[in-house]
Amino acid sequence: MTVVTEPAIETVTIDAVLSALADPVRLTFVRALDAAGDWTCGSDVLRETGVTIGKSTLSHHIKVLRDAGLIRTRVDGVRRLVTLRYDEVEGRFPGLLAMLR
Amino acid sequence: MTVVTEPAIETVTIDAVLSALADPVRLTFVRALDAAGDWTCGSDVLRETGVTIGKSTLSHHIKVLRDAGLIRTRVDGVRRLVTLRYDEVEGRFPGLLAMLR
DNA sequence: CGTACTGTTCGATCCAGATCGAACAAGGGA
DNA sequence: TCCCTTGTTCGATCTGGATCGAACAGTACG
Repeated sequence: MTVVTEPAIETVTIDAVLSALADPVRLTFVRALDAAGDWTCGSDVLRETGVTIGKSTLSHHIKVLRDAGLIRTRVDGVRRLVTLRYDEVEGRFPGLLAMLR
Repeated sequence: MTVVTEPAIETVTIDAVLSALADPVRLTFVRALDAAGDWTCGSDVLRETGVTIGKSTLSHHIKVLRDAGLIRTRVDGVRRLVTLRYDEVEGRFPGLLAMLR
């Protein structure tokens, strides 16, 4: 539990990425993380985006984005910090993240 | 009915495109149309991709892709020919179609 | 004209996934 | 040691969208 892993970027498929980005809530999160450009606390993402969902739903979306290979999670005490895997995603799917802005 | 219109490329949003491409059947169709590179009959798309769905479902997917701005439909007698709006989509979302291959 | 073929539309069904709440885990601070 | 906060997990619920079949529309062809 204390370690949160994400898939290697080579194993990330565009199919999974598209499925992950098809949800409006997750798309909002990715845009916010892109704008933040830094490690961000999960609850801060909610606050900054104004999205109102339960914390279990937030946890679900974070997991989907992580499993799709788009974000990375780091444990920081009681918090989970997340960040967009910008360089890796850009390297694998050039231009994708720019399209979302 | 005899005229089938698609949205102007400037009005196409990445959100709608992502939603359209999130479905595996539609993703298969887009890849097939990309490979074909030409006007293709709807039933031919089914035959070439090996996808087995009813014709009403096919009609639904074609409409979703058209409304999302990804394909264009042309009436040819009793048939409806479809084609990928390659140049326009490439112009609006550079690199997107290449990611799907 | 009638038949065959392609596709649309409509209503119904079904299901994957979004959502929630409760219970639980774990760390930080008084 | 409590208690508060953050987040996960699990079960249940709900809903949007994929799917189908039947009916219909339009065209080509005999």
